[in-house]
Amino acid sequence: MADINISSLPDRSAAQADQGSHPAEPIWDLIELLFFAYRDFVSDPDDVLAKFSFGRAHHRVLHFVNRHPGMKVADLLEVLKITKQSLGRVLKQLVDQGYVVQKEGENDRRQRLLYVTPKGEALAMRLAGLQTERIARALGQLGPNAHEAARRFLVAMIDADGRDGVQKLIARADRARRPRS
Amino acid sequence: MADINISSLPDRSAAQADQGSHPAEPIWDLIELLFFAYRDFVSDPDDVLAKFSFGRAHHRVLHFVNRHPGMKVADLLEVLKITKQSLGRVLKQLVDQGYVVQKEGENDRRQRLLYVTPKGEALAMRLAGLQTERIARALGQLGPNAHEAARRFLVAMIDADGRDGVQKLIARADRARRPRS
DNA sequence: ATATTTATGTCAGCCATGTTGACATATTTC
DNA sequence: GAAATATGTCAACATGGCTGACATAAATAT
Repeated sequence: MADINISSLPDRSAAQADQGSHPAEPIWDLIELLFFAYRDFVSDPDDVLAKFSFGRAHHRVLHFVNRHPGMKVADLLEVLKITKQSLGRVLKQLVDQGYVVQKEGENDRRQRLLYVTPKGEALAMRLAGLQTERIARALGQLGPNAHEAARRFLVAMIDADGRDGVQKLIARADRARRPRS
Repeated sequence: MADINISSLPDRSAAQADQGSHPAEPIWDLIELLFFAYRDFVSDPDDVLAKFSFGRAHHRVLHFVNRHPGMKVADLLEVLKITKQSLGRVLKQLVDQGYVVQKEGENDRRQRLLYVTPKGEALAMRLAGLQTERIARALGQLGPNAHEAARRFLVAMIDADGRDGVQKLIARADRARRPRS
């Protein structure tokens, strides 16, 4: 209930074709909805993290290390788009407190490959569980192809040059988790 | 091109029905895509804002004041979910530099209703334009009902108790902008 | 009419997390 | 052996959250 308010408005999205003339009307609804949805999306983990004296920065690191084990530090910097000094601060805490370990690369011994400990995995999965609940609840209210539609939309929103990298990242991690499906 | 990688995976989203037994597999793809999409979504405005020595906080304030003129300070606090001290800092700068003005409420003279100046509107619209370009580009790559699908998904992702408020906010602003359509 | 509540502003200080710049160390590659 | 690479670290700074305390004006309640 209550989602008739907005969804019944005509689509004047300017997506199809704004053939040159005057500046298109901003797509207000999606701009604002992205803000609100993301705000709430990150809020569930925040509460749990606070109990561990961790913040969002720790969450992001823990998430990607858990999801993509063996990541190089450089990969993580690339993904998060932050500086190594910023990463260093939170990564050090995660390592010191036993959530993440670093192993020397086998081929290249300069590399410090990142892995979660069981303790790190437990926390990462707990946080992912919260976000999954929210997403599942949302998808449950929509049609059967809502997952697919959301995925396509979000992929298309990513910078064109990063898009392939992101999709490969996800696909690779997906394969790794379920080796032969 | 390139969006076949992911979209061909089966949907094991756990949305439909996880009847109790064991913990559902996290919905990794949407969790990560939300991160990447939002990261890029806010990055375009950031570059412009930097030229004005403004940050994301200024953007959020300017956006909501532009989009919902006459907002009370209390409304803005509610929407942004930050403290009045945090808001005060950036709002003061926006007022001092002539992007936002505050008018005494007519009924309640304690209120300081917020409005953008022409200068403020120009900046707000420029930033909204950047985000609209990205969204329009994304929607353009998808089917004709992608806008609707994205809207539904994002609405469903919002906290249940805030959902109605958000939708009313958007609908109201929408009506105000195009008085009789 | 006075007391209380409400809307807003402000000061001071703290914390998390981003930044730049410089430099150190180990290892690989040329 | 020299140069490039992967990583770590120190110092300093900026932004934008936070709490707590307190101030003012206007509305509302007793």
